[in-house]
Amino acid sequence: MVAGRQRDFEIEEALEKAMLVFWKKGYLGASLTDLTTSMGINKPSMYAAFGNKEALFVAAAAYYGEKVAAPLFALLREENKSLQYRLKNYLRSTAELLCDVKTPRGCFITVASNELAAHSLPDKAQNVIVDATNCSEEAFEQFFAEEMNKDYIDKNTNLKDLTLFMLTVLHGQAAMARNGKSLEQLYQAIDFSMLSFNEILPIGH
Amino acid sequence: MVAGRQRDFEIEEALEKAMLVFWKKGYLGASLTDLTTSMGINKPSMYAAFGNKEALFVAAAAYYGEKVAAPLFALLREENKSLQYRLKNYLRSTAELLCDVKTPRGCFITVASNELAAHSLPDKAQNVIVDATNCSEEAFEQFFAEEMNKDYIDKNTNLKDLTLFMLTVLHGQAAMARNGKSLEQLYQAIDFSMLSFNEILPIGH
DNA sequence: GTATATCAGTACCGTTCGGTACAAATTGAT
DNA sequence: ATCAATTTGTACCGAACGGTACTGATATAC
Repeated sequence: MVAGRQRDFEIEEALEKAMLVFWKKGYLGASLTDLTTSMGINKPSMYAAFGNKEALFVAAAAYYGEKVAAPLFALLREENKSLQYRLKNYLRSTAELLCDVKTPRGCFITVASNELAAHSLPDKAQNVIVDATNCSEEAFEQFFAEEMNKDYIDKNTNLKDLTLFMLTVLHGQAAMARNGKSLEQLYQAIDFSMLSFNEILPIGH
Repeated sequence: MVAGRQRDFEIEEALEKAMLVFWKKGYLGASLTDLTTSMGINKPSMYAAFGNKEALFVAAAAYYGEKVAAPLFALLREENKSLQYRLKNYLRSTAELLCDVKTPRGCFITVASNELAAHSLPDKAQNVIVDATNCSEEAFEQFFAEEMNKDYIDKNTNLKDLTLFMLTVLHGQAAMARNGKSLEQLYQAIDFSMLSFNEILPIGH
């Protein structure tokens, strides 16, 4: 082990706290004071551990993707469940996250995307959000393609359009949650959305 | 006429420019330098005409509601058109605005709502966004109630849920537009959404 | 025990933020 | 022509921003 005083905080714990601050306040709205206070460390410690605000944001976005978004997406590939069930289950679980009292309302990526379009993000922060957005879109397209190959989706369905609708519903849910709508209200909107999804399932789903 | 030097800019023109800046950058992201540069005036002129940044934002939000949102909403009450036509026409016209090259991508209110949830807005700015959100929700509910009374909506439909779905689609569209999706892509997502709306129309629409 | 490497905390840097004091310029009223 | 009222542009204010130099504390290596 290398000499020197030991770090007296956990990198991952600090990163999670930072993620929560960015999630709630966005990049611009999260000041270094907000961040380091939540992380329970001082500014020089943050700079030593993560580099700067931008690098901290990049790490927080990656952490969000890995620990929050990916586990949800995995629900779509649950085995021995109908596509209809999986879609609804995924949407409802996502809604539960968006309304979870343990995390900020809404979606980290959606909040950042609004700042992205405003050109309020520095280069690398911009890239990580663009990548995450493209990546999730491709993942949905890939997923729907697989389902169509398994004959769980009507062959006449345009998969890109289906993906766009899915993204629209997800972003819409995120906005509704951010606006303070209850989980029950999000559930109701999901039930309505399922009427559209049901139309692309083969007859007798 | 009262004595004194005349103002050499138009209040409404300056307000429109300010609205566009807030629309693109949000409240936090729009600095006084951004605003006054776009408005073509100096800071003291802005303060004399509008009060301060917060009051300018409030005026800009009201201007957006009056000049942008309200005319779109009026499409829902176009006469001698089926509800299905009006819904689709409203959604498509909204999409056209969200993607219009003459204005920033997305929706002024949606951008501000993200900052609202982050507690990044001062009191009066917060109020105007909350009011606009509540107001539009009530307007949709009122509209759907009227349509149901005219037997254009199935009596079994829960109007609050229908409103929530409409808001979800609208916010979703705003997010997609903000993320750079093309108008054609938004149209496709609207077509998918219409599958849900069609289910609440009486048989034979 | 001493030297060395790393971390924590304070105190500061230059810049930008929202906001304003003040003087010059421009107008209408008398 | 003079005064009073209003706007404009410059130059500035205190506060907060992201970021860092530096001192002191704490650990390992020898």
